[in-house]
Amino acid sequence: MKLEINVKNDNREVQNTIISQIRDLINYKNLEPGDKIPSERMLSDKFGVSRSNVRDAIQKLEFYGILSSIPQSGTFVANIGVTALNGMIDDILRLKEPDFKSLVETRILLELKTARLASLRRTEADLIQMEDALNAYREKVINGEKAVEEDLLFHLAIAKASGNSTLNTLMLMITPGIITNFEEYHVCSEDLAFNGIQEHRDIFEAIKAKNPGLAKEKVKVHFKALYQYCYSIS
Amino acid sequence: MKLEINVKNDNREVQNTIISQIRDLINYKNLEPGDKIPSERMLSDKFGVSRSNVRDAIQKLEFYGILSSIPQSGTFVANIGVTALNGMIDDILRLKEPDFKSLVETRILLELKTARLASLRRTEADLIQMEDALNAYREKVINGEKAVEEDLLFHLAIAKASGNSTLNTLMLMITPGIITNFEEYHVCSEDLAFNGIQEHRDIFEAIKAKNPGLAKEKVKVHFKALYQYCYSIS
DNA sequence: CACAAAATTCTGGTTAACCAATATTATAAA
DNA sequence: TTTATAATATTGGTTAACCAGAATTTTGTG
Repeated sequence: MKLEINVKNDNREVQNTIISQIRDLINYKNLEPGDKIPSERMLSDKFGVSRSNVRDAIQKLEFYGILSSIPQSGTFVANIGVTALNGMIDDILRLKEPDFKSLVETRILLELKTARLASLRRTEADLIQMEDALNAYREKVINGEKAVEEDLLFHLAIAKASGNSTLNTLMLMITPGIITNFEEYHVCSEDLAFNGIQEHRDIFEAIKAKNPGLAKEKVKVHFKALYQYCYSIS
Repeated sequence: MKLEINVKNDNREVQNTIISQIRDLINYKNLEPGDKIPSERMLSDKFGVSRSNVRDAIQKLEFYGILSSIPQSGTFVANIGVTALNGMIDDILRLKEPDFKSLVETRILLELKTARLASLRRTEADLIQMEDALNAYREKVINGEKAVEEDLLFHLAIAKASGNSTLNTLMLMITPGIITNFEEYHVCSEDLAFNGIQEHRDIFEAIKAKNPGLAKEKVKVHFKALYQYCYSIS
């Protein structure tokens, strides 16, 4: 297990080295937005790493919109100036693994917004999906089973109902981290789960009634315990 | 250009097909959390696609915490039940490219939070970096040059100062989309840029003074025009 | 010289062979 | 039969050869 982590860190360090080398190269060669960077083969040769390593690094920079690859043509610097480019690459290099506190803090922020938007934009189909998740959650809890998944599905259903594709994506992205940390820190107690049934119902009803203020308020109530726990361990 | 988009869409469709096939396989074989899924070779053979396609699909599911690959051992279903797994995979398959409106909506939400947190947690080093970005922005605007990048760097500096690694990452991820759409919709006018100088300064001073309420308020002012524009084009 | 056409080079993407570590099976000793 | 050991098969990861298409250079033609 330890070994695996080290391996991943090593890979990440290699990738970060390549990324910073690409940045240096762009600066040294005074490449401007739209210019083509050297081919993958040349870079792998120059940096003394495998071509797949270079490809992975480029892919990461593509994800953040720094580079753009066109098949059979080349890889190009995105349409942002060197200032922003350097700043963003530095930020990317310094990105840390998210800590539990920041995850929860962010999740609460996102949930308050998605609930509010969902109460304004939810469709009938959204309501059905939310109620399904809600019922599944209640069943599990009543049977004394763990219901972390059903809990999350309800919240993801809200995110979907928010009609905001960006928020929906962000919620999906932070979800795995939330699950992992929840299990690691044993956040879920049985009492909380039981309270959750009514709290979920309240949120659902507020969204159904198209009452954004109430929805936000009910989400706040739902996350109050989590919020305090999150700050108590920091 | 059109071709490129089609190619990417094709690739995405292939990937989505593979992802849904993996999901079906997990369901059909009743695989539980922690179980091993068939090897990449078997999957590529079974699905009639190349192994690299399978690897890409697995990588995406790893990103969302659905699967977990261990070298020389296998790829395993993450520690979430089939219910959440199916729900999340369906969500992933339905993920849409973010639209401008949802991007701006999300950005404003994130910025209000990062400014608030930054005013509580900023270090002296953060202040220096923010002021650097702020000055660079002013210089450019006064010289009549475009300053979208410097604008963003100021906001990314705030995100960094928020001390919330998740929020910082999310800001970085939505930034490229923001830049692209800004240029596409020609959001930035010269008047707005000039107003921006003072507005940035106001935000900075509020954060420096450790006044979260004021910081939030100043961010609201700063985004007011953008907010209205965003809703006018929808 | 100008310009079109063909040959060549170069590109990112794909495929298949290879690697080291692991998991499994077969074997043998107790 | 049990258990320790060795041989084998399987795994995700890596490398290098290959591909189709784009970019460039060379060639041919007016």
